[in-house]
Amino acid sequence: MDQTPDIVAVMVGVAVEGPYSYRVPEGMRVERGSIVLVPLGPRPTLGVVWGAPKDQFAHNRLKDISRVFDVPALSEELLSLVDWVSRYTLAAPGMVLRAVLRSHEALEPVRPLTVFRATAYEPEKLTAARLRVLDTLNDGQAWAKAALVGAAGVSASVIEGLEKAGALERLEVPPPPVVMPPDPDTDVATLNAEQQQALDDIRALDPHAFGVALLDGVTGGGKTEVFFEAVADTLRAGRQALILLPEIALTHTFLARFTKRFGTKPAEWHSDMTPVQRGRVWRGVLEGNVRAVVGARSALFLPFRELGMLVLDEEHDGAYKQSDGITYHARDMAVVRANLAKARVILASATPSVETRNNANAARYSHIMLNARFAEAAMPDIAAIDMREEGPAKGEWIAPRLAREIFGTLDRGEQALLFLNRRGYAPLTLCRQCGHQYQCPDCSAWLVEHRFRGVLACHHCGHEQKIPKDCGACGAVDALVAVGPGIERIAEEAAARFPDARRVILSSDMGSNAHLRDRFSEVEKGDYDLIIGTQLVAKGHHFEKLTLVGVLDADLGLAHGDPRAAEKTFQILTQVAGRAGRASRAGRALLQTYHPDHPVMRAMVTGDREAFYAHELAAREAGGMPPFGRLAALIVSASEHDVAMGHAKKLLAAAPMADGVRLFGPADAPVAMVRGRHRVRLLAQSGKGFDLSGYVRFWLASTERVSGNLRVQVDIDPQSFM
DNA sequence: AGCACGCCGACT
DNA sequence: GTCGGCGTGCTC
Repeated sequence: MDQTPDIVAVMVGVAVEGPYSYRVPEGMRVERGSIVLVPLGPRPTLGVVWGAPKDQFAHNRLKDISRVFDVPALSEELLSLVDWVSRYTLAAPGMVLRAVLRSHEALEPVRPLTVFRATAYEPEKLTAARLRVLDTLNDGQAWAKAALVGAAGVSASVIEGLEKAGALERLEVPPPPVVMPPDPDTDVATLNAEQQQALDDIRALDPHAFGVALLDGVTGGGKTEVFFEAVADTLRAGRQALILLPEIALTHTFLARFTKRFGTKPAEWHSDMTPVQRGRVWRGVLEGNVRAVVGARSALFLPFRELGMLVLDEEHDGAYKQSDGITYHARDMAVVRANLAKARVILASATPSVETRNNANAARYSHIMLNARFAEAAMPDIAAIDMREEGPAKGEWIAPRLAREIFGTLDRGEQALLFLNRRGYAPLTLCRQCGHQYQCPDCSAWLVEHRFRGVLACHHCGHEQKIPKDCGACGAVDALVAVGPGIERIAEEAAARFPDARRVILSSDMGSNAHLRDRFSEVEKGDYDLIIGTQLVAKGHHFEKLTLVGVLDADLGLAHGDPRAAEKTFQILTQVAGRAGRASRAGRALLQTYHPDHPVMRAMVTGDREAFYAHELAAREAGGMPPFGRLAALIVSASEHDVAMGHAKKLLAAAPMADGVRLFGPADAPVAMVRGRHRVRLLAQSGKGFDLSGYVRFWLASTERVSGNLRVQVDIDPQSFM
């Protein structure tokens, strides 16, 4: 568009199917990618100029663009990403655009900073306070008022007086950038031979073309050092870098490592930031002042204009899948964005997803292995405890063999970890008299007892009630019993059996992030002997003295009929077992299981992860499951079960015939009711080469619009069947 | 996504 | 008689 046309298409940040047309008022200049404010119905709405208008909306009904923001236009690459994600996930493009326009603050003019500088003029009246101010300003620098007040120890009126007298002058300067530019040469890592080889392999990918590398290596194998060097290359080449982490909450260690390597803090992007911080980072990314971002999955939609490298650490992590609002998998969309931006992607993991492994096997991704543990320690020795043969006594959860190992570990003055991925005290409370089971009123799920907090809680909707004394159904007194273990119950058993050990529970509901951080650093210092933890402990912490890991229920993840159950179980077990023996001490992990012959357990025990991937890939291929086939789920929900089921059946009947598409369901979702809504699922499965998104779009377009409280959600590439 | 418009229950 | 519940439909 060299010549500004008088009518343009504007994608508005609301759930509409396509761009709307607006008039460009006299004298306004816009181009594709310009961020604008337009009137939409009764209110002004953010939008982006998409190009030439494509519909024939009546000219006399067109409205004017109200305002163009004075920021660079969004890149062609980002606009294409919005279209792509919208087409793939079936989210309205305006909704995807909303994920881009996340910061309204970023668009307003940057407020200049007012600073004061000494002039050559010396005032006639020189009080002590005035002298202190002038003395402070002797450094020749300009000072902000607040800083000057603090440094000189005077009140603001002294500064105003000096200004009036002509001894100070006021200047408006641009505020300093949110973060200083990272210096790729600050603390260049000394890589070992294997790491250097890995870096060379990444460097072998054309830096100006799309390419993906799987950086595959055990925890502690030094993946971070390698991808930091790749990020440094990108920065040296004048392009921006984005590092995505699955969870930002507990990553201060990661930020510290970045700071050490690049001499300055990275720009962060996550949900805990204030709107002002967000705005400054967003604007900095768009204007190119911010060169590197460390963020959660939503950082994928930041307005980079020169993106050259995306790193996804722990690429297999389920947290990369977003399912509220638009449903997308950040790993897959990162690969798409890199493709559009002609950038490189590094997927880093010790337990890559089966999808990524398959792409590496097929040489679509370059597969870079880091085998050695950085600090000479070996992977732990892993053994299974067959719970059918040598399970614990009734009412206990720690098997005798595991208990013996714990005693031995404690005797040697080393740390042991008991892992159970289940929060609370007990997953079920029931009445011994009448058999009543405590259920959530709004979800089809048991209420989990949290004895520590004194409540029964639903893990699906947050419903809580006080732990009752008497049965709510039959009124029996003292008849309620806790069934099954949660982490608090394991802690109770540990207290009884290992009374002399210094114990700590690490679970997300044991306190604030800050509180947890303190506990983690105490564990690192060796203040505890026995750590009892959930999922939380599996992630990236270095516990030097930890030599024994006991997994109390290794089968937990295998229970549901979930297509990824084996993969997820393998990943969490590998991660948690990897906590043992990270320094120079040998580690040991014991897995309590009822299925010692399951391929996951066998792979764990023999340490043969290749066998696991081979088995899992073969099973997926045989079943036409991802990555060898595609899946799309339709979740129909309503406040009445029959309404949801009835509509799902109508949908199934209306499904178009297509070669190679198989439909399953409708069936109640495993958690059939959540927050008072009954959920019924339909599943479409197709071959890999088939456009399943297009099929589902065509399917839904051919059915009548849902009304009432019915809802149909589409989940392309569903990760779990919950 | 908002937000207004519109038609059925408990109250100042 | 009204206030307000949220179902429905529209926004260039």
